Amino acid sequence: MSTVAVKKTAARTAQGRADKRRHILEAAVEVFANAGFHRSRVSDVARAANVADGTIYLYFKSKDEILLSIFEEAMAEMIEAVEVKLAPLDDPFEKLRTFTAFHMTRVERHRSVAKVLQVELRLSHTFMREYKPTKLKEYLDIVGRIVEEGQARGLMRLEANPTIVRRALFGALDEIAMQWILTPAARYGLLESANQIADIFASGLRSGSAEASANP
Amino acid sequence: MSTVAVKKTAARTAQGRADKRRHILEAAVEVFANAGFHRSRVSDVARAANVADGTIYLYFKSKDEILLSIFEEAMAEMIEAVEVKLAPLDDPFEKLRTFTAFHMTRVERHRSVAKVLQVELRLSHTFMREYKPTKLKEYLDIVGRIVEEGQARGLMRLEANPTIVRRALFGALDEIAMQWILTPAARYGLLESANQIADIFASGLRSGSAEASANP
Amino acid sequence: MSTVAVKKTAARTAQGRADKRRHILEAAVEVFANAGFHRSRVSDVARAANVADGTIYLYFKSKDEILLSIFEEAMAEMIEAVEVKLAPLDDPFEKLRTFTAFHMTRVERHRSVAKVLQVELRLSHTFMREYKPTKLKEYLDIVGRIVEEGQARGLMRLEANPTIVRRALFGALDEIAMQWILTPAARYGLLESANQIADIFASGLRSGSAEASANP
Amino acid sequence: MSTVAVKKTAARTAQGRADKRRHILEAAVEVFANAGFHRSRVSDVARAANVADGTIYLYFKSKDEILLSIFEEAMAEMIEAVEVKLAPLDDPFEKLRTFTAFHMTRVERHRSVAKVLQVELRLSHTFMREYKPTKLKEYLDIVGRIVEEGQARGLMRLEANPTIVRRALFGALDEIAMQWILTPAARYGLLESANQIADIFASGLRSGSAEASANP
DNA sequence: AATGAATGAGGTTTCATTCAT
DNA sequence: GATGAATGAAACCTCATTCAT
Repeated sequence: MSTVAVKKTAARTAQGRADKRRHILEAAVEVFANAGFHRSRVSDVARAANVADGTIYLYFKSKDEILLSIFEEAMAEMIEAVEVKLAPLDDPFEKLRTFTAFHMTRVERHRSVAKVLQVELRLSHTFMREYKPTKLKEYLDIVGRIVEEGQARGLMRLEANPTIVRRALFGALDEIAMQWILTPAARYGLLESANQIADIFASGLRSGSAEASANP
Repeated sequence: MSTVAVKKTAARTAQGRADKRRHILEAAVEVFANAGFHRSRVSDVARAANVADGTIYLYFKSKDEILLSIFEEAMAEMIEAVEVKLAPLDDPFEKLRTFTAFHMTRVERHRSVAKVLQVELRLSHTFMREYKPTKLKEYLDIVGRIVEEGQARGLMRLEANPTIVRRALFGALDEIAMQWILTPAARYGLLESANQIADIFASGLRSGSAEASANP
Repeated sequence: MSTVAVKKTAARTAQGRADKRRHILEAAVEVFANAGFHRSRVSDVARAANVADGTIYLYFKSKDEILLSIFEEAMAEMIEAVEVKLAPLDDPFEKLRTFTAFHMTRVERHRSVAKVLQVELRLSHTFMREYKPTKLKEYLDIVGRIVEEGQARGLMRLEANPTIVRRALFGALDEIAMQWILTPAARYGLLESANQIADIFASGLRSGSAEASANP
Repeated sequence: MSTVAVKKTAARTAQGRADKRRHILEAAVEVFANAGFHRSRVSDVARAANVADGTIYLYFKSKDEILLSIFEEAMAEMIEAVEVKLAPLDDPFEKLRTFTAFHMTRVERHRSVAKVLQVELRLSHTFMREYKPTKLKEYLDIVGRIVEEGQARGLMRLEANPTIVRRALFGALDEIAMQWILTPAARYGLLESANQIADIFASGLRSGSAEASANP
């Protein structure tokens, strides 16, 4: 039984279908990360995945949907993975630090995926305009819940708005990650940045911090 | 000599040329903010500016250059304006708060410009890939210098890397601004967000904060 | 042996094969009549016939051949049926009237088939350009022979060219049938049209009519 | 002043624009008549008209619109031309004969246009399904009015329905014209066919014809 | 300087057909 | 015989940019 023969019929089973889908997705990540989503043609993805152009459309409705799937599936994995890391922890500050470290390590280890998520995704009109990023909100919610828990336990300032904090923290991580991705020669490690950001947000959220009173 | 005649020949003077350029730029901001950069055609900008398509190219090398010019000139204005606001201040923490408030107020007051800068600019490949955003770095440098000054005066923790901090602060502001721009019904004022972010970063940077020791 | 098993192997007999072929053809008529030949996909026909896409190609060489088969077989049936109706008749004029009435009644009763024949067939390039419509000629020949017989018996004007007359009659019927098919709310019955056309052609062909002398 | 220079700016005047439009239309007629509408690419038309692909779209919204324009404009011309020919005539039968002769002569003289109108037009989905052929109805109306006039003057049988007659006559002419166009070696002249059809319809419509009484 | 008609490159997606099982 | 996953060719239209006037 040749490898080709296996490939040909693999998709007849549900598992085979899922495998091929993932295979195409992985090829797409590399192609998009290299050339950019807009500059990549569907035929480039097809060639990289060793399938015909039309085959792509048996697994994805459109070129945009490939990008969206990359996003959805990467986010789902991240959500699951970070929850596992956070589960054994108790201290909200430690959770915050673990979250930022996780995020940046992830970016560092999966540079191609991160590149697509951070840079290319934003170039897609569909994503920016029509798509509701449920998965992203879910990811941000993790931070929001950490803050809420910290406040409930009297460890974090009640003046901090969890909705704002989670966006701000994500924005800070995201901006630095994007810089690191776009700059071929990154000058500092992402983990250091993660820790600096965790420090700032931890201090900023800790009860007893005097800044709040400075508000007009 | 009629008004029309004057208008027709206005560009013969350097001032006239600059005026027309600005006129086109202002039209472009509205067009891009409305329909998005990609969806806007050069002829749309031309119509909005009441000039012929070809005339655009007497003032800008390409469609991308229009976008870049909007960015450059908006940033230049912002840099000048925020420097004026910061000049009379002494306390670095107050400067930080003034900077965040300035940034968000600016976004709120110039929604079209902000929309183009935050949303549309990212959709331009040229910008993300080839362009070196000197003006953005200059703007960020203002934050960097505030931090360096705070450190030099012993008010801010020396462990904080100004390069990271300025990026992180900008990322936090940017993410929240983008959310506000994209969400038709924003639930909270931008100024409140600005102050929350300022609080967090101020506490996080203040000397004596214990977080740094938590680093592994 | 289960029913399914019988069905599965039915095609092993010549009759079984013919039945399945007809089954696919009938499904195709409905699909094409509904959506149009061009808009119908082979997979639509397959689904309607409850067979796999590939199975279609065990019975037909191409999508075009399905259309052609519908035409050929519908025409064959019509030829046979009209011959039966004409056989007992003697008067050529009565035959003419019977023919037109038969044609229009057929269109009315088999609207889907007629729709495919009249509208969709014309949309097929293959048909218009490469295909020689033998069956159509055979059908028209029936009219031609009626005229020739009428002329031989001295009942119809010799000046009338049977080749032209048969085409003209068919064109008249066809145009009105197409109108009826395309217009959802037809205002007059097809039988009335059939009779009017029969009247005109009968008078026009009857010996003693003065028009021929008017020719320059 | 070179020819090219003239060409370049010709379209700036309304007349120049109309000329270029007609130029493209004439090129399209030849291309479509040769290869068929579906088989012709827009770039084929562009090459034949000596313009760039995009230029086509300055004058026509779509490929379909080119076909529709050919139809509309050819019909408009025909309507005008046949009205001129009919105007001096009084006898409705003579008008009928003149109409059929005109139609067929037109087909014979403008074979390419006729080919597009008769064969290719029907292959266009847009035309068959969405487009309302106002101009065709107008052309048919000419025949309808001749019959009505004949009936009003007591020359033609009142039993004949002008709506049916005009369709039937057009169908007869159309079918024979199509045959002539599709058959490379036509065996008989179109004018003879025109006269035969005119004879049949004239006799069929003339008052005193006995056929009507044969209706059930 | 201003105009605006003309240019022409570029890529997604569909679907008839094949063929290994 | 039946299946259905895989194939891959094929073309319309848009719009940034140019350049003759």
